Amino acid sequence: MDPNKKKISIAVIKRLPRYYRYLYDLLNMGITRISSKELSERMNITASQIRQDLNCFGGFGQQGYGYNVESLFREIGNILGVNETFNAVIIGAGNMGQALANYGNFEKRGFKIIGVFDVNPNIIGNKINNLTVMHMDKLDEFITNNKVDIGILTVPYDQTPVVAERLAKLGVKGLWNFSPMDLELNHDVVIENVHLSDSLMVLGYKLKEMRNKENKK
Amino acid sequence: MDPNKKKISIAVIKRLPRYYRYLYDLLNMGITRISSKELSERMNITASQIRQDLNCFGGFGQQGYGYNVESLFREIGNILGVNETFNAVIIGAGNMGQALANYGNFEKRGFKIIGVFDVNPNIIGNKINNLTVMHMDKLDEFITNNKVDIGILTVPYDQTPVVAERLAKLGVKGLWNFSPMDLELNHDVVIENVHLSDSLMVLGYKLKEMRNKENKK
DNA sequence: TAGATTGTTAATCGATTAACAATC
DNA sequence: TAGATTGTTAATCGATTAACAATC
Repeated sequence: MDPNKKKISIAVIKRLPRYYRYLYDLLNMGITRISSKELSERMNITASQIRQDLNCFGGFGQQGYGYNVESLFREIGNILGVNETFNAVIIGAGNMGQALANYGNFEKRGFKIIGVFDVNPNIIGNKINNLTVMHMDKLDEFITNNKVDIGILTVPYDQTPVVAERLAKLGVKGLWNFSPMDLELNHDVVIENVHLSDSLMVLGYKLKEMRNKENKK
Repeated sequence: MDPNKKKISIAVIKRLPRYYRYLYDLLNMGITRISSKELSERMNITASQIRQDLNCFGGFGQQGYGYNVESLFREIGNILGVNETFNAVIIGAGNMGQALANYGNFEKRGFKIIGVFDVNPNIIGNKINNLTVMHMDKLDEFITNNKVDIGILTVPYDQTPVVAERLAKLGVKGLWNFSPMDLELNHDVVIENVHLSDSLMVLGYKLKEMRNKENKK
């Protein structure tokens, strides 16, 4: 590894999509330049943090001027890889799987769903957003014949580790996991866990906290 | 505010649902006691962090013994409020709204969906998981007549701030926002943003990073 | 040139980890 | 009692914020 290039922390990476969204909005508003100060006010973070974050990847700004919205938008897009295409398969065509398959916005960001799989005979053969739900038996063949970068896991709890292992063995390098289970494989596989019920429970906690505060008044 | 009780950081809160899940699994495995060391190995975090986290809320353990799985599970559940009931309405019965309405697991954690709303005449009147989709015109009346704690926002981008404001004005204190937009209201409203495309973009970044590493070898 | 704002170094803050006395 | 493991304080680490020289 390049010893000069110090590792960029995950905290920074997680902020990039947010910058990207704000810049997209600015672009649509016809705003062509923005200073870190102005952006910091809109985003409710410090200007210092913005400059630190961006300078992890290079000097995108210009002293005395600020940042060009369009070029900064493009740069962050490049860092995030929105111009590359990532092919994904959805495993599990239940409620969540179907919702994700039907959601068109991912494609705009370079994520293309090219296959949907399930084991339920009542679902197999159904069309979801122009894709025919296939039986899991066809998974190996499909992945062998198609470049699949990402597996989207919307399977029942107990199936999650099994399917994850299977995908990893087939060479799928990225997993987007919707099961309430933390996936961690030792292989060279990157994982993003989306724990909806965790998020909901945090909301519940915050609500309780607020109620307590109200009652104390 | 109580000055003795120092504020518990959001980082700690966010780990609680994860502890809760692991303890639930341990309970199902018939394991009755666990030390922070053992749990740390399972969860891949430090034992020190576990003890620090838990001691934000009280001494749940016993020296020389460790933690009783069942009682720790119950304690964390109490902190998170799984025994309280939170009533929620879903605004936007599109793909995501329907998926969330159909997902039964939230109810187990005390979150009950009692109403689903939309503006699309083709959807209104449909049954989703025993709930009839209502027109947004009925929202005010519904919230006035029912205790609604949480608004689940699965509406299109441009509708998000409008609906959020409307819910806040009607006295809904918690918002679970699925729009790719950061909601922040000044009112006494707590918000959890779920940004699926942000998460996907982070996965894309990680994938790109891994590819680069592979190529360097 | 003067003013503005970056890039970057230094200071601060908070979160994580280590250590160990207390105690079951 | 001896061994184990907590609760808690202290040390470390990393991330955020502040400050300012560089420069457009």
